[in-house]
This record gives sequence, structure tokens and C-alpha cells, in this order.
Amino acid sequence: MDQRKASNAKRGGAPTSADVARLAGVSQATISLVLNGRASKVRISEETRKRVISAAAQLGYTPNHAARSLRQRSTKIITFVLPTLENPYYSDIVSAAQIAAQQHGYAVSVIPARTKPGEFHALSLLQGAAFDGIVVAGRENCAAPELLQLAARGVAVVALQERSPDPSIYSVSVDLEAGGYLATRHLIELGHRRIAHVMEELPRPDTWRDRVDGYRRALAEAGLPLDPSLVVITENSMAGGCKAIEQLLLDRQRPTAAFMYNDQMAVGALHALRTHGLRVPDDFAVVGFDGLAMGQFTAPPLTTIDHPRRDIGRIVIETLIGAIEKGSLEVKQHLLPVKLLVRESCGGLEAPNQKP
Amino acid sequence: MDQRKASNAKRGGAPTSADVARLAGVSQATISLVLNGRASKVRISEETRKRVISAAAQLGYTPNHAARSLRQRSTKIITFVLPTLENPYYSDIVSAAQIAAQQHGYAVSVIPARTKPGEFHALSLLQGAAFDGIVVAGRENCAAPELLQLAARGVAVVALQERSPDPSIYSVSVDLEAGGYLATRHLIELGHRRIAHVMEELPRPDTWRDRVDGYRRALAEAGLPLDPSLVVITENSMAGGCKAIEQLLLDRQRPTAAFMYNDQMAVGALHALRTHGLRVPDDFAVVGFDGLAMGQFTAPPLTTIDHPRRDIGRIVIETLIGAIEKGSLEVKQHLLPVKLLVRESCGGLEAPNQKP
DNA sequence: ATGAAAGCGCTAACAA
DNA sequence: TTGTTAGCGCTTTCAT
Repeated sequence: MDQRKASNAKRGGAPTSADVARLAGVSQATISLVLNGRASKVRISEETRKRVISAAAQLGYTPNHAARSLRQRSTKIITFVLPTLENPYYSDIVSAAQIAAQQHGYAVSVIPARTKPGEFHALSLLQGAAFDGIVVAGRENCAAPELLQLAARGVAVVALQERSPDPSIYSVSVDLEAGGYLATRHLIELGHRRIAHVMEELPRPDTWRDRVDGYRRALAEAGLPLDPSLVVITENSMAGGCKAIEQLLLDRQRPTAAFMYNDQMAVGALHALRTHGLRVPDDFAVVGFDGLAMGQFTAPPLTTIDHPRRDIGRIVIETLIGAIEKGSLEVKQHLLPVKLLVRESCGGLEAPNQKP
Repeated sequence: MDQRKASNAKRGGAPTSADVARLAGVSQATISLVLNGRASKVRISEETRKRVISAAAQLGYTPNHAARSLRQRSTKIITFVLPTLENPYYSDIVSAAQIAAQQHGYAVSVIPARTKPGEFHALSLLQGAAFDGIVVAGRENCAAPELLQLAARGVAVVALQERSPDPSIYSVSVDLEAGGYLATRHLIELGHRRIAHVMEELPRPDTWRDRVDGYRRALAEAGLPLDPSLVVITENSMAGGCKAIEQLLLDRQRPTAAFMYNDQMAVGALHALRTHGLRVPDDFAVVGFDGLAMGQFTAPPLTTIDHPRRDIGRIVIETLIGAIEKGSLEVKQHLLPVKLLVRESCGGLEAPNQKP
């Protein structure tokens, strides 16, 4: 009776490396060596190698993730902590990240966590070292103090669109200020003088330049006054954009254009304008922000500020893996450029009224 | 020198239960008992309990996920394997699932995996027992043969919108056939006679009743012929919907209405119609499928078939956790009802032309 | 070229 | 009431 332990596979669970070892007539160590590709470089005869491979295949063996992670102190998983899956904005970022991560042997997952201030959802997982790296998006999530602690413990963390005061948290962002400037300047060039900006509530106005700062800069540059009643704060959703525009239309001195915080809000804006009988762009112009695919199919198609989302995804992963494997990186902050994507919601396509 | 091992915390990693034990002057086992709430019921004096709690807090201790999973043979994570994050369809499902899961002590994650036939992305994670339960969506993903193997190894798996031939895979679906019927009958009641159906390519036509079967039934019930040239297959995206409609408009015997596979395609359809100068619903009616929030903001707002997405999320989790904890469940298949959501893309709101 | 053995951090019997 | 001990499944020296 040499069979000291019952085969795990027999017990209904997944086969273990011990099961494979038994079947192949070798030791567990050999299984590990062969299956991790260290066989050729180090030692292990071709014959045993084949025997191991075939035994593993026969049992359908896959290494247990928890055991491997425990032993190697690394899970080879990078996770995105996203505020919502409702906005397809992150879709391309995550796809690009997945492709990049895969090339380095990492998997990527997503944890939806709409953090209310003070609570951070999937926290125990993050703190429990279930991931080698994490990408945090959303203002509330990025502001969570726990991130610092995570970084201190050696988890690589990058914040999307948020610059952390602490250098242990990397950041990959898009130049929001430039985007706001581009959008607003576009409207000014098209002859608009009363331009509204509809935005989400921003908790910390001085920390970080956002769209609204570019909006101000463009206005100032053109010698236009900044009318506070033209800057409206609303909930970040299509419905929010819709409500904000309705409010603006009530004004006795209506604006003739609006620069919206993002494409979702812009869709709401378009809807509100349509509902109130205003033609876009003839009666009112709208610029979005993000460059979602959806913008091609709105009525009319949306002029917007396009983000290099695939680049964001790729750079996030390169940063994270660099940090995980090298420990620390030179460049902590990435700032990516945006560009104006002219479609039809502002006019200016056929008869452009460009700056000289 | 009693300090046999260096504290892990000192080494820059996360503190371990041994670190907490040392600080509190108790054994590791006590830490485990206290922190898992077994202290009160079982034993452990109030005084040690407090000491442990405070030591843990002081170090910022969180149990290592890999170690705990390895020991308990359970990760307490349920993951969704989704084909894409582009379609916000899954957003509500995942949110509802997360809430339900949390009540049972499980976390939920998402793995984006657009499986091409023959390859299954995050497979090694799934097979490596990194998750206690998995929810698979998307035709290709659900068709992966590896799912059976997973189920055989004791991972609970539910397929969304796909019935597996194997009873070890649970399913939670929406009544697509009824949806197709409702959508088509609505158009018929509104007086349409030539009604198109734009759909995604369906690999296995006989396995499972889909929208197109309901479309056929409604047509047959009304004594209308099924014209094969009115059923067009296209890519599942806004652009696909757009192209399909353009193709239909070329027909010498144009349809006057289209039932679209989902809301995303319907958005593309609306765009194509607008581009070609057709008014919706006066010249052409459109029905969508899914009930996305976006449908409220299209031009015109989209009449669609609404899915009980939050119920889906909740039931998926109840099924999964039932399966994980009880082993096996009575009811393997859930079929949820849909309902017609009348907005404006078919007319029929002011002057309804209802069936008697 | 391969095996034996230790140990990652945790929990659960079993002792004391 | 608390400590000791034995693994969970894997990788990795170190022997052989």
C-alpha cells in the first residue's frame, strides 16, 4: 500500500500535481519543472518530459491558482476597479490592457465598485493580495486612502485620470484641460459667444486641471466673459445631461452651444434639445467628450474630444508590469493627448470657419 | 532570541496572521478564530479578543487571499465571463449580482473574454479554481467544451441565455421567443405587413428558441408570409444594424418596419433611416430588444423589449450560491419573462391600434 | 537527471 | 480558554 493519499481527482476535485506525478511515475518537482517550461533549459530527459505532458493532458491537469499564488507571492492578475460598467468608455481600455497583459503572462479582471465616500467595496480582495496590480478609475475610488496602504505593501497601483499626491501611486491620464480648450475653442471659432459647460460635480477643484479649466482658458483667450450661470453641474448620466440642458434653456439669455462633460451626457443634451424643438447644430451646438462609438450614431453625429483609449490600456499595463517586476519606475505620471473629432453636432464641416 | 522568523511586515510585505499573533501575544489560531467571528460562539475571552482586534487594526492586517483560498478550498469569488464590456447590457445584471453576492459573503468580478471558437481566454484562471462559481455569457463562451469539465470538477457554472445539454450547467435566461413574438405582434397590430428582422448570426438554430422564432410565430398567427429576404444577418453592433437597414432599403419591396436583435443594433438602424431621409415612425418603425437606458434618448425614443436585468443578476447569484453550498439544485433552468416597452419608434402611443 | 523536503499564510482538529 | 500541529497544492533549493 504505497498510496499514502487518495488521489484528489478521485475525490471529485481537480487533479493535483501529485496526481500527475503518480500517473507519470515521477515526483511532483518534475511535474512543476516540465509544466513551467524549465525542463529544456535545466534538465529532465525528453522521455520523462513527454510522459509528464501526456499524464497531465490525460488528467486535464491545471495548476491550482491559490497554491501557486501563495507559493510565488504573485497572482499574475491585474484588476481594474471601475465605478460602473454602464459607460462603455472603459471597454476599449480594458481590451487593450488585456492584450498587453497577456503578452507578459498576466490576466486581467474587472471589479465593479461604485465606492461611496468612506466605503471601498472589494477592499478585502485588494488588500488580501489577490492581485499583483490594480488600476483604479473614478474619482471616489481614486481618493480612497486605502490605496496608499496597498501601494506601501508592494501592490502596484495606477490611478486613471487622477494624480495622487503620493508618488507610490502611478497615474495615466488624458489631458482633460487641453480637451476642454479644444472643445471650447472649436465652438468659439464657429461663432458662438454664449457657451455653456455641463459638468459633473468635482470634489477637489484645485488638485487637477479638468475640462472646465480648458473651457475657461479658451474663453479668456477669446476675450469672452465667463458667465457662472453657464456652468452647470449635474449627475453623470444621459439623464443628467438632459436635465442640465433643459435648465439652460430656461435662461432668458440662452447659450447657443454647450460643451458636455462626456458623450453620455451629450446624448442626453441632444435629446433635450430635440424635445424642445431646437435643431442641432443650427439652433444649438453640442460637443461631447470621450469619443465613444455611440457618437457616430446620434442625431446628429456627435462632435467630440477623442481619447486614445487603446493607448491608455496599453500604457497602464506597461506601467503596472514595470512596477511589479522592476520595483519602481522613472516616470510616474503619463499624460496622453486628446484630439478634436469633428462630426456634425456643431456644424462647421462643409463650411469650416477655421481660425486663420 | 525567540524571534524565529522575521516579521513579514518588516520585510515590506503585508502583515501575516503570525505578525498579529506575535504583537498580541497569542497564537495564530486565536487570530483566526477571533477574526472570523468564531470567537464569541466558541470560546476566547473578551480580553484576548480585544487585544487581537486591536493588534490586527494596528498592523492593518488583512488575511491573505491565496492562503485562505488554498486552505478552505474556496475563494468566495464569483466571476462573470463576458464577451465584451462595450454593451452596457450586463451592467445592471452585474450590479444586482454584486449586491446579492455580498449578502452571502461572496465578491464578484468580471473577466472580459471574447472567445473565438477554439480558444477560451481566461481559461487557466477558471480551471485553476480561482473562482467558486462562474457565470458565462455570450454564445461562443457558453459553447466552450471546457465548461463541462469545470462543472465536473465542482465549480458551479451558470450560462446566461444558453441552455446547456448537460444538466451540470445551470441556466438563467430571458424568454427570447416571447420577446420576438411581442415585438413582431406589436408591429403587426400597428398595421405593418412587411416586417424585417435583423439578427446576429446564430450558430445552432435548433438548440434554443430565439427572437426569430417568436417573429415567425407572430407572422404565422397573423397569416403573414415569411419572406426570407426580410431576415438579415449582420454583425452585432450599431454599425451592423446600420448596414443591415441600408441593405433592406435597397429592396424594391421595402419593409415598413424592422425588429432589431438588440438596442445597439436598433440605434444603428435609426441612424441609417435618418441618413436616408426616412422618418421614424411615420415612414418606418423600429423595435429594439434589451431595454437599455440609452433607448430613452434616441431619436425617437426606442420601443423595445425590456429584460428584467436586476432579477437576472439576483437569480444567477442565488443559483450559483445554492449550487456551491448545497451541491445540487432542483431547478436547473430559469426562464424569465420580458415585456414590451412602448416608446416612440413605432408610433402607437397616442392613437393605439390595439388588438381587440 | 530526478527526488526529498521545506514552506508560502491560513484554518481546523485535537491537545492541554 | 488557548496553543500545537497538520496540512491545502504548489515551487524551489539542495541532495543524490
